[in-house]
Amino acid sequence: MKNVIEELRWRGMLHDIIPGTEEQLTKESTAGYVGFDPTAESLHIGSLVPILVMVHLQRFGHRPVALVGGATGMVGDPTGKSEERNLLDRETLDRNMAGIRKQLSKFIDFDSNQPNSALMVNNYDWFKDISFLDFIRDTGKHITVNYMSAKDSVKKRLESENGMSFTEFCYQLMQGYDFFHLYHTMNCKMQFGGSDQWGNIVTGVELIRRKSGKEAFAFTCPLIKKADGNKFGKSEKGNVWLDPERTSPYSFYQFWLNTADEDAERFLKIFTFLPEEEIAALAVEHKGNEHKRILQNRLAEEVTRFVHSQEDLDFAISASQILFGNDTENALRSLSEKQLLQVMEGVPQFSVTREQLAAQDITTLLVEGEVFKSKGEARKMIAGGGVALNKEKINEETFKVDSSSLLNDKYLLIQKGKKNYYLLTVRDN
RNA sequence: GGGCAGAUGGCCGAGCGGUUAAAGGCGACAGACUGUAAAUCUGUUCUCUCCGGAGUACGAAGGUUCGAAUCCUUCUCUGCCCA
Repeated sequence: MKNVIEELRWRGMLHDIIPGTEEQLTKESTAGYVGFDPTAESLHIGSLVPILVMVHLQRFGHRPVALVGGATGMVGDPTGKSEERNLLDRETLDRNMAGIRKQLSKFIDFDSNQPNSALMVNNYDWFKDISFLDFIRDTGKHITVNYMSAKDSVKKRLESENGMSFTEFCYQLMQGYDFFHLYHTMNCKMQFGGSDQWGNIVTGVELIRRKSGKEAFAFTCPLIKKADGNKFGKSEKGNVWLDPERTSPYSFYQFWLNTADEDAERFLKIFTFLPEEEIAALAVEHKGNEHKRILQNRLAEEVTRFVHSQEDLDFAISASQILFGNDTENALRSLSEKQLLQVMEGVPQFSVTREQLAAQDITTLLVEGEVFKSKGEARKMIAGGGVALNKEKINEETFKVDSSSLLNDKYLLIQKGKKNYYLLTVRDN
């Protein structure tokens, strides 16, 4: 079989690997699973890596299995957490799991007739029937507390002030049991995940070895970091979600477009399916022409198309051109009402009557539209040159909008800073 | 249980009776430059304001004083040391 590990390796998606895994994956079609935490109703771009790995696996003839952690979610993974986690209630978990399921099925085919069609499982299904007594006798017996305590995630917490509850301590054993269960019920011989999951994954491999003498395989992917050291996956507005309701395709596209030069090539390898030679060629083209942002454009295109759709991408591109292009005052005026509203989709909007528009100065208007939370703040921003109407900067705080400057006789594009847009609609009544 | 040190604006950190809405730094926001970048430079950064001011603030509660972040008392919390 073609070597999927080789593929992941050149893409920079391989961090750690258990010896023998590469051989296994070139020998036969293998099922491999990855866990998703139901901590929110939508996945964010941090989950994109495991999703992409699943796609790669499937393309190379293996069977990807997505495990949604209905049971482990009730306990909470202590990995990387300095404090005890709050438990989510059943209802929230159910809602989150349903959301995640829906999203995953958009990226990976769970219904094909292929022998390596992807599967989705929920560990609550098997944990709900296991009694405490069964678990500590059949599973707990095989792993020593010493072994579990040696894990970084546990060690750190044992040394800390806050300590660690027994509940969270058990987490890695639960995850280990998941692997054991999948190994024996669906011949799933492999697990993968982010590099922070290494400890939990190895516990599972160890459990399988000790309990049934079988060999299990695993690898981890590096956690994505930005070159400037900041956490990947956050924009000014917070998490970047895969759900178009939470992060509009336009914002999503913008997020990728704003990738730093130093990160662009690496991200292109990780987050797109472009072949090695093509990425290398783009990188060569990019060098010396950084201002053209060849890599960023391609990255934003590919990822937006993959996560959303071609239509969403086309829209995001045209919206970006209108909002950031050079000739925008005119471009703005040339738009039809329909086009304008389309571009403004996802932009905060508010409306005022014609009388208000005529009567109130811009400062008052902006506060009423919640562009600013106080007049003082609005004034400061205007004085600092941070406010533009229809792409034209204003500098008097008492400025009144003339109705002839409205777009299509009823819209006003308000810009706070460079990237924050608001749309004001004028009502007739 | 005993001793010591400390608690200041989103964070770090000066101030140690009036001129202190509180130095400086970081972060954040905005402007210039640019590539919707980085670096750099500039401005803003407690809240409201009719831009004249007004109101809240230095762990909490009391007290001394014309006046307290600054002095006193009690309490709460944190760090270090001794048992």
